[in-house]
Amino acid sequence: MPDSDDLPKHLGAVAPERLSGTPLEVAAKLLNLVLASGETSGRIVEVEAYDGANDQASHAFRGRTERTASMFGPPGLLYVYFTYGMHYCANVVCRPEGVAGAVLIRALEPLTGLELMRARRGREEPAYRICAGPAKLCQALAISQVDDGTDLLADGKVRLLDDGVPPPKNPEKRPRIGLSARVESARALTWNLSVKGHRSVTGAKVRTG
DNA sequence: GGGGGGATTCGG
DNA sequence: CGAATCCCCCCG
Repeated sequence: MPDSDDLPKHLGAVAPERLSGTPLEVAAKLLNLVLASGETSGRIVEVEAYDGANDQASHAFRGRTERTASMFGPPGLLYVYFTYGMHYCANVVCRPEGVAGAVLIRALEPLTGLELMRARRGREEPAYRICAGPAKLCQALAISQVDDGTDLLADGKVRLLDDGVPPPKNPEKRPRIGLSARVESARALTWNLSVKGHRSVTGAKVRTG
C-alpha cells in the first residue's frame, strides 16, 4: 500500500546518473537542475568543471588539504570555499569517493524567494541579475562555510532538485572565468558551460530597454 | 612563521 | 582598473 507522504519526497529527486562521470560530463547534466536553500531557489544556468588532480586550475590539483576535503567525498556533496576575504562559492562534488572533482555553480535563474534573496544581497538589481555570479548566488541563497560537506541529495537546507526540465542539448562552451595566467594550459579548456543566450549568465550582454 | 595569491564583486 | 579583506598553503 503506497504511502502518499512519500510521493512529494521523490518528485524532484535528482537521478544519481546525473552526477556520474567526469566533471565536464556532470557539468553538462547539472544545467537546468534546481539549487534550493530554504525557501530560496534558482535554476542552474551556468557552471564550470574542475577536474581535481588532472586540472591545474582546481583547488585539489596539489592533493587533499583540509580546505578541499569535501571535494574528495562522494558525488552529490556540496563543496563551499571562501575567497578574496569576503566571498563564498558553491560546487557540486563529482567523481567517486577519494577522487577529487567538482562543478562550480556560477549562475542561477531565480525561481523562489525573490524578495528574501534581494534583501540578503542588500541592493537593488533586476531579478535576473541577483544570482548572476558564483559569490552572488551564495549570498542570495545564504550558502556559506557551514554548508560545506552537505549532502545535496538529502532533505536538508541546501539541496539539488529536478523539476523535469532537461539539460540543453547544445550548451554554450567558453573558457573558464577568472583563472590566472599561471595556469595557462588550463585556460585553453572550454569548461564553462551555460544555457545559450540566457541573460543570467555571467558576462552575458546586459540588454537595456 | 612569513608572504603571495586567490574559481569575485563593486565602484570610479 | 583597482581596492576590499582574510584565509590557505607553499616555502624556507
